[in-house]
Amino acid sequence: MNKKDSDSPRFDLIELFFFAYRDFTGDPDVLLDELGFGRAHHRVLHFVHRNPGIRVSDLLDILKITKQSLGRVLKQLVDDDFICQEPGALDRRQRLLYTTEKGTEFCARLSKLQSQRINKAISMMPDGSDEIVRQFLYLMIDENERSEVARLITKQTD
Amino acid sequence: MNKKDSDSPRFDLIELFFFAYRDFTGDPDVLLDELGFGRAHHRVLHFVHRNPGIRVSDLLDILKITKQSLGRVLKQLVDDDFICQEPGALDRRQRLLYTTEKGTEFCARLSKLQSQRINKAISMMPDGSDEIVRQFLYLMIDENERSEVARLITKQTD
DNA sequence: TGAAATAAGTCAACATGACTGACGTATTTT
DNA sequence: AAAATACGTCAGTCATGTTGACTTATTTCA
Repeated sequence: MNKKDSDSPRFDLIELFFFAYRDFTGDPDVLLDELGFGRAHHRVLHFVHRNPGIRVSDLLDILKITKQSLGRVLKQLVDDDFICQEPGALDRRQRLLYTTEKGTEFCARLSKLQSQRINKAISMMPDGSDEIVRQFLYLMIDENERSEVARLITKQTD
Repeated sequence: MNKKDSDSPRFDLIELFFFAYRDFTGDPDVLLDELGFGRAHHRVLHFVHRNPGIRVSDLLDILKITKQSLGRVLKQLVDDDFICQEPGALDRRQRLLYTTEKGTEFCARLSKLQSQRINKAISMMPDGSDEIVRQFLYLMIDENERSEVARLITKQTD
């Protein structure tokens, strides 16, 4: 009965989300550029780092891109020694992916930048804000993918 | 002195931000696709709609793209009658941009989708959450751009 | 065991949306 | 009258995504 609650335009949040995400991804861009990498490389590196030994097909599921698309950036990351591949112990068709020491280190530099931005923002906000923010971002995800994402983000943080 | 506060990795928020933004932009993509438009068209249409009579150069400042890049999508939007251009009354070199009725209507459909996702999320959260979320997103923006963004988002919502 | 399915890689062609650099035209400013 | 400005456009490049077809190695299954 109340149209306003579910339909009222939220231009403020729509635009804030746009600008916030742009600057959030802008930090790593600078470092990536120096190595001739782009955001695609960042995403691959990140999720391999966070899921050591991940299978190629599972990585494709997370990134929702085609294997041809992944192939290009993955090849560069392997050639440049940021990621290494190992045949699966149980199923030797698989090429399990790991970050190399170089890859792990670079990955840490990238996520440090992003974490700094996040922590800086949170530190300026009332106590408990990070939980609210986490909840909001979680609820912005498609309902049918939430559990999968929840599973993904619940990992050791090294 | 406390390294943890400012540097500790926030993989959870980094990943939640990534997935949330993807699904947030995914809603409009479906509608845009039907018209042969992409996200670039969406951004142009959105900011023209929100800033009627905006100059081309100001739009470039907001989007932070080149005029050649804008040129292509803007031409399509004008050709397809979603945006119209009018010479500036004071400075006739300017081509002030406005959404047409068709453009305004389409724009409304797009922002309705995004607003619904936002309002749905907020409605599941404690009172006052939207203010926390707004604050967080605002603080995620580069410090030196915040005032400009603040100016932008403080507009009549029709 | 032999056929089918699976995991991964590769080649080719294409689309979108960014970019740089150069140049043109109308209009305003100095 | 010359310089600066607002905008548009041509041409070429790059990054990252897409389809579709095909290969190779390995595992599964009838």
